[in-house]
Amino acid sequence: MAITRRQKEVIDFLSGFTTKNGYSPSYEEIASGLGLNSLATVHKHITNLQNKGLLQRAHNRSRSIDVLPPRTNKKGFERLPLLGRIAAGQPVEAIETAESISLGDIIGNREVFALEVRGDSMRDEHIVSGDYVLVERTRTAREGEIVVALIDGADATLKRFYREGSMIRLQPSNAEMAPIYAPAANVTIQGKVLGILRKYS
Amino acid sequence: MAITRRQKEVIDFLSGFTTKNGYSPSYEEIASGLGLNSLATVHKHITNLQNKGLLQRAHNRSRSIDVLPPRTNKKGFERLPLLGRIAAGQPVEAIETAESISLGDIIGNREVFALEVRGDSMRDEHIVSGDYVLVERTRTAREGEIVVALIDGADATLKRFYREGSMIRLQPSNAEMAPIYAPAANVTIQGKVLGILRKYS
DNA sequence: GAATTGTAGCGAATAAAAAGCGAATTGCAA
DNA sequence: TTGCAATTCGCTTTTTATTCGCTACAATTC
Repeated sequence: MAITRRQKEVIDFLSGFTTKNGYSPSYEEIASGLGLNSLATVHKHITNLQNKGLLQRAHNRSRSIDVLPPRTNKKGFERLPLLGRIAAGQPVEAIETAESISLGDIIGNREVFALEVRGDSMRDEHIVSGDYVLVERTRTAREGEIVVALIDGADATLKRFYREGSMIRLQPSNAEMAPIYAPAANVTIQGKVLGILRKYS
Repeated sequence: MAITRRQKEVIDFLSGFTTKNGYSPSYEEIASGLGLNSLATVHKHITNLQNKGLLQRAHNRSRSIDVLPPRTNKKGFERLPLLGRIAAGQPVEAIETAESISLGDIIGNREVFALEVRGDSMRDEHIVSGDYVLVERTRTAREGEIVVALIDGADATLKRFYREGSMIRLQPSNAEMAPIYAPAANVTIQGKVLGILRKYS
């Protein structure tokens, strides 16, 4: 059954919200997230998507929406053969070893989401605008890890994490940029970076 | 099963308390931890969460709550929710939009393999040692694309591809390194780079 | 071209669930 | 057996979902 563009936006919002917060959104939160002014519209969307089998919910229950996993699925596209190592310095051999790699190798068992990077503050780490960072949702981080941090509950940023007494230092990896210092109480860790994914057009 | 915001707060408090203290909290401790004035409310929360299968407890027993680990029913790990954009420069917008991303978005229908990168010749493109490049198997390339090229049938290398008359210029992205020039007849394109994948230990 | 169907949207009124309270009661364990 | 913690009861408030009647548009069918 076909899905409309708007319906995809609704689905993506729902699964994003649930992943981010750990609970499903209310209709009002959905409405404001999608720029809608009427709960009736939200309700209609949810009902349509439920009829299409893309999500489940209990009648008249608050925050009871479950996005169903996308139907399975393309044939084995997810795991790539790893043919060997290539020298990006001196040209060396590309050996055809029989390993493989997939997103699952990065993700493991963890709860992971992706963020698109804007800006250059991690340039010296070779993370640049347009890259997708794969982030494990955790509330803690260890010294020196790259984290997604929320400062004063408002601004999300991608930096290396250091603890200095009762203060947190969020260190950009860009020689031209200064670190951010903030009281530990004002910094919320939203996750730590497990990997990155880059797509060339 | 979906969960409400308050229920998530309760769960988080319970698992936090148990982790910190090694034993589960009494209802009074839960109440004060959550800012509640009535034990009845606590009891209702616990009962609801138990009915949802998120925790276990013995009837009428003190401190007998066990938070169950989130059931990792996830099978299709390959698609990640894309929660939004994050500013890696100045801290800007918080997480808002939502789409999703997976290896399939990069791969599409093509025949793709992966190579592990060694060396620094693509450093200025932010492709560094240890990264995996995702390569479409193809024999042609367009001007300026990043390719895996075989020189004299022997040495594979990762460079940008330029045609200059009957010669090929293979251009490293590293200001300190010189380009490689070779007759077109001696250069075989093995594929072009669609994306990269990086894994942080 | 006209009628029909499905999607997308609005605002207001209604109904139900979730979340809360205080007080009384029950049941385990020391 | 007694004290503390868990349970239950009736009740209120807040939050959330549902429904109704309406407009508009685009695609499909008659």
